[in-house]
Amino acid sequence: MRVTRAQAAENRARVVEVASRLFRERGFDGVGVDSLMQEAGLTHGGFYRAFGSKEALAAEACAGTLQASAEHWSRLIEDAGPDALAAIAQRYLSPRHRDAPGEGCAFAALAVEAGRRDGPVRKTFSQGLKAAIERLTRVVPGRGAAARREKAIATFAGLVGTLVLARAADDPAFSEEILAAGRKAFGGTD
Amino acid sequence: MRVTRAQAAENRARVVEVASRLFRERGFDGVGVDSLMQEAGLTHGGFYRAFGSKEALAAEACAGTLQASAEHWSRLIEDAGPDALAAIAQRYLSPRHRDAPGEGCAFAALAVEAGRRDGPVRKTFSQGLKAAIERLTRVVPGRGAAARREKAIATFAGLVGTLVLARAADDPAFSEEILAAGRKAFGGTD
DNA sequence: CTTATTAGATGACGTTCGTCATGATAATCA
DNA sequence: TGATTATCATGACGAACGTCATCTAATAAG
Repeated sequence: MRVTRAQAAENRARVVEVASRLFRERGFDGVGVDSLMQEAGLTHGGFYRAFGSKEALAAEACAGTLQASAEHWSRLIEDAGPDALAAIAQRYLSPRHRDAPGEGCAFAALAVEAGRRDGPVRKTFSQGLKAAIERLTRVVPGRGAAARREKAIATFAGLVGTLVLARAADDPAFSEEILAAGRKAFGGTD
Repeated sequence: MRVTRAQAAENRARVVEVASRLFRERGFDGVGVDSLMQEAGLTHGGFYRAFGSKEALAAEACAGTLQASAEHWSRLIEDAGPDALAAIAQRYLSPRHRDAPGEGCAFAALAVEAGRRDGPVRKTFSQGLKAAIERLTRVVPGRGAAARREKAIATFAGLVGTLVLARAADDPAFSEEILAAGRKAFGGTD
């Protein structure tokens, strides 16, 4: 079967999009090429024409996820004004974000697995992390660029760690308690 | 081949021990039963007599890891005295801990994957998390039990998040910067 | 309109996965 | 000592893994 150039490009983009979601939901090792393509409405056959390998797709999907996330955060920062940090924490540590890892932060979902690798995926995450911290540095309070950057690193680590623990917690009340503590500690309010 | 009762128990314990290390190093999905038993000096055959399933082994290994970690922390807290929090952060956010995930904190290595499951592994992590926070609550400064517990949650999240990000960072200087920022923010010193 | 190109389906490859049935052998116990 | 028991090895199973060769049909190019 063959398809329009536009259709083909759209199909390819959909595969990346589906991969971005499934990887965050199930982890890199939890998603097979077969189920991935099936979820995108295709069969596994055409995969290796479009992407050279699963690793290459993972890198591409992660890069896309991180860029989309960067734009999302930048927009949120612009809209929120001076209380940007509180707004970020409020959204990041919400039950909604906790319960939708497939649409959520790539670091909370995949940074651990990315850290085990060495290759394009690891590099992508490392660069994305640098960018995220620089973005946060402009929002975080404190006197002096160095102090603000330090605080930005700790804040981002706190946000990611809180979300990870809230997702690991089995008891709903306990999970909510974790989120609330994180919002207070890293958002400055709540 | 058959072996002494003592030998058999030792073999079983060694499998759990190896599993505990390998799971933290490679993730649950990154370790097969075959390679696991091989690393323990056995073949895969006897696995299902000793453990009913890979999931059961994972739960047992995680429980052991978390308990060992709990004892380790308790000892460290007793020895450190009033500066326990600083001592914890100093050790937890050291390059040594970052570079040895197989012997390190189970939460930093496996909490994300545990959060994706539902079953004994998830429950084990959730209980271990509760215990870890209660332990930290006794160490963290602040007036009032509720405030201290809140701070303990945020501190633990900060420690875990910092370690995760430091492991994800590709650039060594960047990774060291992350660790240092975490030590300062969550240990109160450095 | 004809031809060449190519997206994607079909199907298969060698591995590895988790799981289990069976067999050999040595420790245990009568 | 002899019978029993239980541990681990051997080997195999179906399924899923990542990867690739091949085939098709319809689009893009002439």
